[in-house]
Amino acid sequence: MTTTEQAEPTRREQILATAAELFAARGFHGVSVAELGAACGISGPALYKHFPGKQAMLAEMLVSISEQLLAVGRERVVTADGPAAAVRALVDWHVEFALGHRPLIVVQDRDWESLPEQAREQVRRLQRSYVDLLASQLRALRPELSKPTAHAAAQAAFGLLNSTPRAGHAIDDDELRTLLANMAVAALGATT
Amino acid sequence: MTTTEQAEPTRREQILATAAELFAARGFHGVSVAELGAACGISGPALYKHFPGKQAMLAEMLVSISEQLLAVGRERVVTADGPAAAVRALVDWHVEFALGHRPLIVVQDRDWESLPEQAREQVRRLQRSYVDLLASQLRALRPELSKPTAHAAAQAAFGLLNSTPRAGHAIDDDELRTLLANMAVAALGATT
DNA sequence: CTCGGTGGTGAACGCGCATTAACCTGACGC
DNA sequence: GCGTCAGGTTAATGCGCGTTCACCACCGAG
Repeated sequence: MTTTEQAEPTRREQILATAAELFAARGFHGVSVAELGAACGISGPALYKHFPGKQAMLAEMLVSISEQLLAVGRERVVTADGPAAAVRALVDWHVEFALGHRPLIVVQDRDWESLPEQAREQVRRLQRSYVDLLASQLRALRPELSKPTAHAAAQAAFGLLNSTPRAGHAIDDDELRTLLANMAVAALGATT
Repeated sequence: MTTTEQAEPTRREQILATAAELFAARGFHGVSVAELGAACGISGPALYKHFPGKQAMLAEMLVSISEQLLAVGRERVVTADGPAAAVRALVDWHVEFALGHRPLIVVQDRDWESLPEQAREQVRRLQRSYVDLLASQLRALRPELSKPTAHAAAQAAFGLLNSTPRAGHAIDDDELRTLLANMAVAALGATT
């Protein structure tokens, strides 16, 4: 909440967006700096005027989405009316985000190992907190669950939610959205 | 079913096993041929006495597990007593395999894009058939489901099942097995 | 004993690619 | 009009890595 800049997509953002799509399609190592530049209308080393390096782009996009996921997730939890509603809200938020940012989702769980050490740790922490957010609501709902079990269940639910951006979509987005959300909450309900 | 060789792990297999673990840990591009050799006790180019190249190793392991997954899956379906039992059997089989071969699972859905074109197609076909296996049983169970919907649901279920090999296991394997299986069938049951 | 093949070795090669260097251009404050 | 600075360009650099080469040692068959 510092300067609150408005929605003219700056050059950096445009680069990050096309990078996300390329990385999602062919993998971080599968796309060269030259290709990425070309896809942005400029070519090759010009990217270094905007980013210190290729890894830095990956880092910036992954850190930022992890932060966003966690921040909004937290907000939805405090806004929610009880643990059951919170679980539902988290699932809805995640599926909304995942369908709206498919490339980022696939990059996030395919290429996070290509991050520079420092950023990798940061993303790991954020992701872990995010999963714990769901796990703790789950445990509030079913106190008999052990912490590791709840964590595993939450992780599995996100696995379900994240699986679909990868697929070619022969199915309507709205239908897919509700399908995934329903499946996820049902799965979470089956954690006896 | 030709010569039916017995269980002395041949050198090729040992290499493939350690390769699977390394690939799973650091990604296909993240492990060099030299490292892989070193991990096998031999070093570097010696691998070329067993495989025509690095990609060939990946290809061999991915094709073989895809085939195994599909073959056993088919068998379990025909053996099963009705669609509901078939769904359950498929889920059980997959979770059993996934927990028994975690590295292969993570490699399979992280690194399949690094396959040589031909093998990539083959794996894609096998995987698609495998998903369709579950999808069709699901449709037999709930005829109101459209084909794309059933397919998406099946894929989501596998996403759930495949998500956990990635996790550090602070939870017992048996408990995890039943947890995942229950979550998966519950999710598949929520496909209204 | 010798000979061929299997599985190993370390050195060399070549390429792709991220990164850097050197240089250019146009917009703008002064 | 003129430095300067942001944003490009192409050419060079250097390195990591997959792959190939030339050579070696053991070993079982003849």
